[in-house]
Amino acid sequence: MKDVARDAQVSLATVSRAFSGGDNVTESTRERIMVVAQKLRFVPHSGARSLITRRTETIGVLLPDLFGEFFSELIRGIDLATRARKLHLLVSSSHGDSAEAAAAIRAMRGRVDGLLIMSPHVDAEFLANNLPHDLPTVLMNTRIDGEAHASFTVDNHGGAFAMVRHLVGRGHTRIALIAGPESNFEAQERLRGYRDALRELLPGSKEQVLPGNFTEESGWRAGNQIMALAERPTAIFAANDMMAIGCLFALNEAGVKVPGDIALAGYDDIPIARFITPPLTTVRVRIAELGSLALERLALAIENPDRVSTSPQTLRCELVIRNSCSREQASIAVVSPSRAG
Amino acid sequence: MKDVARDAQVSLATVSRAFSGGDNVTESTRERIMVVAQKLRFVPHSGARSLITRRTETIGVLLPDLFGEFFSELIRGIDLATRARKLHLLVSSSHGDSAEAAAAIRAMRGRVDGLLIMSPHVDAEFLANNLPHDLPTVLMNTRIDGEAHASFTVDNHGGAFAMVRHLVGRGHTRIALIAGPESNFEAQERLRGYRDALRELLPGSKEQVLPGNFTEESGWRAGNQIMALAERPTAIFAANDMMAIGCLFALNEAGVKVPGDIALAGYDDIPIARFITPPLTTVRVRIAELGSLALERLALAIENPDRVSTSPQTLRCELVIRNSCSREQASIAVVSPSRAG
DNA sequence: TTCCGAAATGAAAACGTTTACATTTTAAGA
DNA sequence: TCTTAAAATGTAAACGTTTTCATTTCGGAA
Repeated sequence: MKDVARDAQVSLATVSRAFSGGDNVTESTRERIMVVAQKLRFVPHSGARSLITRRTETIGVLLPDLFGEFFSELIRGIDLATRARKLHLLVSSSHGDSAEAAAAIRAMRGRVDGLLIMSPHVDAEFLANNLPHDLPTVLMNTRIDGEAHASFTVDNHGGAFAMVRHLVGRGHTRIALIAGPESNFEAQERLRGYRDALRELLPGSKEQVLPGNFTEESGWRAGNQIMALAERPTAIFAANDMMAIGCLFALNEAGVKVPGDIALAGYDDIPIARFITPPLTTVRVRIAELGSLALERLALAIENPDRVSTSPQTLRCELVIRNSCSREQASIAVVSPSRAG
Repeated sequence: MKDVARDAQVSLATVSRAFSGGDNVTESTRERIMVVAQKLRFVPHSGARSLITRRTETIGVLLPDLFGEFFSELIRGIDLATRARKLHLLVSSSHGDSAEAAAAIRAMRGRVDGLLIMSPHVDAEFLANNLPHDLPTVLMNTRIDGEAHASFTVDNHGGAFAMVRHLVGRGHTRIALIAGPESNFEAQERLRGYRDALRELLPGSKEQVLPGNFTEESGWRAGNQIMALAERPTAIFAANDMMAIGCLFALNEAGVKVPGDIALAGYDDIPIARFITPPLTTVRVRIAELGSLALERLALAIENPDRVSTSPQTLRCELVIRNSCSREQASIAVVSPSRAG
């Protein structure tokens, strides 16, 4: 920068002004400075800048994993909002491990202006102990610890409730659930939605919950368990699409037809859901939108840290009706939000 | 940091040493410092650090997009290698737009130690003009401009060649190709592999190339075009899996059976490929591995900038035989690398 | 021409680390 | 106990910006 200033016959301050804000620099001098800077290949040192401005223009994103369509969509939504605000994105994954999550958070402190965290598998206590209090933070689909931090949540309870209502409307009375990991917040909410719906819409009916862990293989195992049952359900609701697909394999192997012999539904509406046979009835989550909204909120919190709301916000889900539950025409119906909290 | 030093009764230098390298600090003092730091919630300022060390410990990743399994896998591979080296990841997407790519590169300069770029759609000239010469850079699946930069490429030519060889081995003599975007480097290579294989293995046979742009819809259109043909091919090779799926839809609509009436193959082996009916024969690209290897190479280049090799490296593909081409058992065969350059 | 306020520019003090060099402490050998 | 090399610690000078405050330049009114 010194060199640029010398070559352009101005002071350091003027070069700085030409580069950062447009504060009071004559157009002619700015142009002269830019020409010299180009020639000298000058590029401002972001470290020095953030040293004095106390801003990095970067936000940190911590996800449990980077595998699969779900996180890809989420990052896409975040990136979209990020570039609109001319911020940068520092990503990291915790591989489902609390210790790694803590390490990642520590590593990001000091190099980001705010944190965007999705960690459905950690408990509230862990978060309370490891989240920096001095850094604006927005939580996504994460167990809420009071209202210490802003949070965005997908209405998993409402979506699961709506799916069960749909199945009941189709005349099903024995509906089994393939659950997700017990420690996973989203899985818990979907389970709760299933239970509440059953209690409300089919009073006296029996719950049938099979264990699963969101993987295709666990869905396959659950499918086999169901086939071994004395009294089979007439409909299976898998807590995510991958398990539904695994279950479908098991049913196919057992010679059971979907939807003829048994109805099958999933959750997430991942792209594969459209392409399997039969196309999967599922609950759509607007993942990219979740990312964008969360980032937008974080950016706001960074801009004025005083006036920051921490009230949790919820994102609705949509039912996506395809052929795995009935032979009707495919359609999408918006679900009204439930009081998920 | 000053406060920490005062409270722990040591100098700034000692605190610095306790935090950065383990250079000569007694275990007892280090411990004392850490306790105080914890109490005071001290976190080192990365900007100040990078100001003097001239290192950001961050590498920048520029991708054409963040949508879909492909990029998700790539980022996962990169992230894996990154965390192993305790580096950070700054991601950005260029949305297929050269101008945006240039802007993203500019924005990253000064805040990263190296650049990892995938830009199959830009030309060599653009890259030459916009890549910083002072920053270690590794190109992935990007048109190579001489050997100015290190590069990793998937052996698209070899994979396409092998797929055609497989089809010819199955007795097919009329093989059509649904091509990718003309300006896309990977699409060009796959097309070249198809042509070379046809020329070598089926001399005198006629090429049949249909336009496509890697989307499902363009595959569907190509499928319809094929159905309208007077002389239909016996096998269709789509330049990526999404187009193969679109094409499959078109064939289903026309009442043409796969693989009974016509064989179908794709490229990439995205997860959906296993789940469609029939499961898709395709060419597997080890995407995550590509990301890891590229990052590893970049890290090496950053560590010793003098001894940096820029020779392009190629990653082999594997044939994945499923049922969309024949009724045989599914299997995987490793393809020997072709001289793809 | 002179004067005045506004706009443009300059000087210099931060910002929070690392590190070369100097100094002190430590531990081991005589 | 004394000596000495090695290990630990301290001092102070960078690193490259931004920003406050002071100064200069500019354009127009008197």
